[in-house]
Formats: sequence, C-alpha cells, structure tokens
Amino acid sequence: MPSSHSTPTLQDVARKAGVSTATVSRCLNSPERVVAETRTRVMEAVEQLGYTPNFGARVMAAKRTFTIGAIVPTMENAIFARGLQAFQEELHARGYTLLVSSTAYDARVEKEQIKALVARGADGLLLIGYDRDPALYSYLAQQGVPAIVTWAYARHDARAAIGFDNRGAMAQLAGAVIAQGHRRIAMISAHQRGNDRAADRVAGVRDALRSQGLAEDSLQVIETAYGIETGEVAMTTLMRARVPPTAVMCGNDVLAAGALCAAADLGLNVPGDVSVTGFDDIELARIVTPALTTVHVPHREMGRKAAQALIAMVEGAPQEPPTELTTSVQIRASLGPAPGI
Amino acid sequence: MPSSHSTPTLQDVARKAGVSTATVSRCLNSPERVVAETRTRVMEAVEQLGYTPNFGARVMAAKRTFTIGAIVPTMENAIFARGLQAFQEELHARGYTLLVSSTAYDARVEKEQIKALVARGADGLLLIGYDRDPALYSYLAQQGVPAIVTWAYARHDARAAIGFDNRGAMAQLAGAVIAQGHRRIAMISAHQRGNDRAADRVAGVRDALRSQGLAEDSLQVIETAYGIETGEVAMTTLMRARVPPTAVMCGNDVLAAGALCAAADLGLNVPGDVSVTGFDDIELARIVTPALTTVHVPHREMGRKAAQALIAMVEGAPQEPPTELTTSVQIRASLGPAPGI
DNA sequence: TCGGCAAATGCAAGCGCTTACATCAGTGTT
DNA sequence: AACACTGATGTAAGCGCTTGCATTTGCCGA
Repeated sequence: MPSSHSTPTLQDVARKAGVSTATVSRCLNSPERVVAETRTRVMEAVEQLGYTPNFGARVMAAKRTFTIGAIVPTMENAIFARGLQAFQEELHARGYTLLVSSTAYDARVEKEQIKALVARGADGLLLIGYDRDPALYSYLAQQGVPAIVTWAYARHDARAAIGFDNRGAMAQLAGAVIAQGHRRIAMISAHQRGNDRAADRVAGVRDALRSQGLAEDSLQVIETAYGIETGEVAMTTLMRARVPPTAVMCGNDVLAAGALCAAADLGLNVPGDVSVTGFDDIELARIVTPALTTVHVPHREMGRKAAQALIAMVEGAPQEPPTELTTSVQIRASLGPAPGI
Repeated sequence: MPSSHSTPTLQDVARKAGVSTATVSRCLNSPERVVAETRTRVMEAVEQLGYTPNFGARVMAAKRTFTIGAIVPTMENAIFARGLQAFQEELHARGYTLLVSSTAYDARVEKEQIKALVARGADGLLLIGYDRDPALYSYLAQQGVPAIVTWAYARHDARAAIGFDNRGAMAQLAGAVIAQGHRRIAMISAHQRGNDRAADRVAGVRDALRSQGLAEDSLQVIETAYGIETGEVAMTTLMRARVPPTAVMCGNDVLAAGALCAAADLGLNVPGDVSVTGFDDIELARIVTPALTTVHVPHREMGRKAAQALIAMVEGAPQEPPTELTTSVQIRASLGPAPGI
C-alpha cells in the first residue's frame, strides 16, 4: 500500500497497476516495449497517484540528467539574455532542462559554478568565450562533460565553439568610423583580462587603425566594468580631456548607452560633437537617442545552434569543428562625420 | 583499486585513505565529527583522486539537492533580471544553486517547467505572481516543495510571498498623471489573463480614476505581448485615433520604451503632445529620451529577501506571512501637464 | 498435438551515497 | 580493578530507479 504521507514511488505505481517496477519503468522510458493494455493501466496508476520519478534515483541508475548548464558572466543586462533564451528554447524542445548561473565576470566564481554544475550532473556546459584556466578544460575532459564555447570564435582553436569574430567585426565597424573622417578615436572597453571578447574588440579597432595607416597607439582605451553607469563615468572622463576624441567606440551596447547619457549630460550633441558606437545590437541600441551604430550579432541563431551542437556532443556525436557566424555593421544615427569635415 | 577509467567514488577514496566510506562521508559533510588526523588523510586522498561526490547518489541518500528553481515568464528583457541576479547571489552565498527556466508567458509551459524542476529535485521554487492553476499549488504541497510568490503581494492570500502592491503602486502613479491634468488616459498592458500583475496594474489605474471622480470606463486599454515592438504598435494605434489620449500609461518599462519610440516616429513630442509612463524602473527607464516616469520597484531587495525566506522554508522554518515591499513613483521627464493646460 | 520462437513481463543486482546502529578503545569513577 | 561513559570509526541497510537476464505466455509451423 502506498504510504499515504510520502511521495509515491515506482513501487507504489507497480503495486497499484499490478505489474513489476521494471514494467512501470519501461512504460515511462520506452513505451513501445510494453503492450498497450498494460501501458494504459500503468499510466492510469501514475496519474492517480500523481507519481513523479525521483530525479536522483533516475540519474544514478541511468547516468544521465538531461540537464545542460550555462555559465554566463551576468544575467543583469540583456547581452546574453536573447541568446540564452533561444538556447533554452531549443533545449526544451529536445527534452533538456537548462540550468543557468552567473559569475559576475569573476574567474573564481566561474570555476566554482562550473564545478557546481558538473557536480549536479550537467550533461553538458555552455561557456562564454575561451579565456579561462586550462585546468578547467582538463577537468571537464576528465569528467567527460562536453562544453561548447560561444560568443567567440577562434579559427586556430579546435575546441567546440559557435561564435563570431569579435576582432574582425570590430575592425569593420572601426573602418566605418574612420571612413567618416574620425582620427581621434577613443574606446571604452570592459576589462580585457580574462575576457577574450573584450580584448579582441580592442584589437579589432587597432587592426583597423593600422590598416588605414594610422598610429594605433594613439587609441585611448578606458577599461571599466560593464554597466550603464560605468559607461557614463568613462565617457565623462574622456570628453573632459584637453583634446577629446571625436568618436568613442564602446565594447558593448550597454557601455555605449551610458556614453550617450553622459554626452547628453555634458550638453554634447551626438553625432555632431562626438560619435558613439556599441557592439551586440541588443534592443537598447534601437531605443536610445540617437539610435546606436553597432555590430549586429545573431544572438538567437547562436543560441539555437549552440544547443544543437551541444546536444549532439552530449549524445556522443563526434565533435564538430568550431562554427563562425557572420555579424554585420548596423549604421544608425549615433555615427556621423568627424566635426569640421 | 580505483578503476582508472571511471570517475572515483567514495569507495575509492575510502580505500586509499584506509578508512570506511562512512568516515569519508562524514569528513565531507560534518568534518567536526572526525578526528583531525584522519580527516587530513582523507582529504589528501580526495585531492589526489580528484574526487567529486556523485550528485544523484547524494541526493538520493540525503533527500536534499540544495537546488532552488526559479520560473520566470521571460529572461529576454531586464524586468526580472536584476531581481533574479540578487536572488541567485543570496542563494549562492548560502550554498544553494539556482536553476532558471522561462515560460514565455505561457501557462502550459509554466506547468511543464514546474514539474520539470520538481522532478529535478528542486528543494524550493520561486514563482512570479499568484495567478496559476490551483492544481499546481496542490501538486507542490503534495510533493512537499515549498514555493514563494514574488513580484506580487496580496494581503488576503496566506501563501508565502515577497512582493509589492502592483495595484496600489499603479494607482499612485495614475494619481500623479491625473494631477497633471490628464483626462484622456490610455493604457498599454500585457495580457491580463493569467497575469495578476498586469491585471492589478490596470485595476490600479481604474481605482485612481474612480477616486478622482472620473469615469473609469473611459480608460482605453490595449492588451499586447510584452516587447518593445509590440509597445510601438500599440502606441501607434492609440495615437492615430480620432481623439488620441494625452497620457499613455504602460504596464511596464519595456512597453513604455516602445511607446516612446513610436511617439518619436510619429513626430510627437513627449511630454508636450503626450505623456508616457512605465512600471518597474529598470535601467532602460533612465536611458530613453525623455527619461521615463515610472514606478520604482526594489528588485534587488525582493530577490534577496525571497532567497532568505525560501531557504528558511526549505530548511523547515514555519511559513512566514507574505511580505510587502514599498515602491515609489519616479517622476521623470516623460510626464508633463496635459496639453492645453 | 507439440516443440520452438518471439514478445511481454518479472527478477534482482547494482548505481554511490548517507546514516542509524554497533563496535571499539580510551578515560575517569568508585 | 571493574564499570560506565564518551568519542571515533566501522557495518550495512536502504534511497528509487534502470536494465541484463530469466521466465512466462501465446502463437506458429510441422
């Protein structure tokens, strides 16, 4: 008799349906192996008892959790939100559940979270960017947990990845800025240490300067945490200099939104007095005034494909080579000709 | 001998340290019950083997997962992001891991996700709002999984909750709008069905109209999905009417941002031609032009307290009564006097 | 009619861990 | 010196499920 107080178990269902636990288990996991009549009886028992399989037991017996972990730097702004949403949708469609945790851009926290997720039996992991302690990669390999790198793409790295060329995309955007006659260009970047995307974006701007025959060390870079307020502060510093830049390229749209606010506060006209650009093309970019010139990233596509690739790896498919997604420069009102041109 | 290929188990550690599995388990879970010397030996073995406890086994034996689930309507925009981030931070500090999933505002998906999280052994659940199939609440009760309702607060409901009075807050904001002389007020709301927050906000506006002796059925309400674009569409519809409203109150900041975009596209001046308000006071509200008048919600505080309360419940504390957090009306440039006043 | 085969189901051995209880070795008491 | 007691550790019984293998059942052809 099912004990009336604790949650029902396979046993209880089996007893109620008058079959063995094995049959119940099969009904739940490979219904085609059970005759229709029995199956109906079992399913009714399941229904009546309100039975839910015990996850721990199932995991232990089956060695699979159907859980995928994602470790992102932050959930607070929208940078990762859309891609993650698409990732989860695809996962959900394939019967997997997503576990998200965030690191606040702290490598130590990231390490903890990775271990926590692996300990919790994540079948696979979504990681942002490449740059982390190599020991973590060996740890994952040792534990047999596949991982996929996203939001970045490195041709030379064999690791599974779905991303885009941060450096090339930023170089292209910088090319557009330079083409507008800007020569005094500054950049507001996230901290580059441990953040390859940020570092690549700075490098991209340098690439563009160089290829135009401009002095690349003339590029002034302010590093700061991601955030609207930090973007405001950085922009204010920049524009109060003796010779302020005529274009400020930001490491992402959030910083750029902050820069725009600061410009407004300082009474500067954008793009009349100074041009501002972002990166990511999140919704924010369209809403701010003036609308932001930025790099469009196919976040949803990235999330979806990452899910597909990761599931394939989890299910034992041979690891695919990294995939590069194409980005495009979105020219909007925040970029104009350099003043005096 | 530890099999060289599979991951090490408690057994392996015990063997290596020359103790029983019970002792190893105790070292890991209640170190003070083991003599220092033994403990050191065990910890060394753990270290050398790179042992990580098997989550499933642990869960099954201990009946606890130290995992909390959160089910939010969406991760795509920032409405829930900040609160969730705070929730996770507090959880993490207390040794719990957060599992997030989203429902796309679909009650069926929510049901699935709740079951999935319970099946995955979530010790407790964070839910948004009250409005859902009562069967779900009984299911949770039967499964013994405590849940806390957030982003809403209902005095009359005994359910554990940490939230704010959506209706009262919106009424207060509407009061401010009316005080500016607005009489033709329209509202852009999320779909109210299954979304008590949205419904309460509409009701709040009606309350305010009534208490000012205005005809509450004169309030025109457009329901739409949450999103910037949907906000734009709704605003366009509203402003193209023969007698357009002089103030448009939006169910949240995202819709309001869309409304502001639409106003700009239509060549309307805000607040000269029409005032716009939001709700939530997410970062967006400060960035848009003009800055948004909205209701400030203490998201981080809510997230933090929700974590504390939920953990207390999970750990067996008697259920606390619902907690109400205070909101405040944030007046910014998007609200001005009604035209012609 | 009966042997043989396949399909359906049952049996029971784990999966790796926690924990109640048993055991054992010291310590202090009388 | 015998005893009770305490603290450290070991023993072993599950936790609820999956799954390889054994058993049963029903049907076919000979």
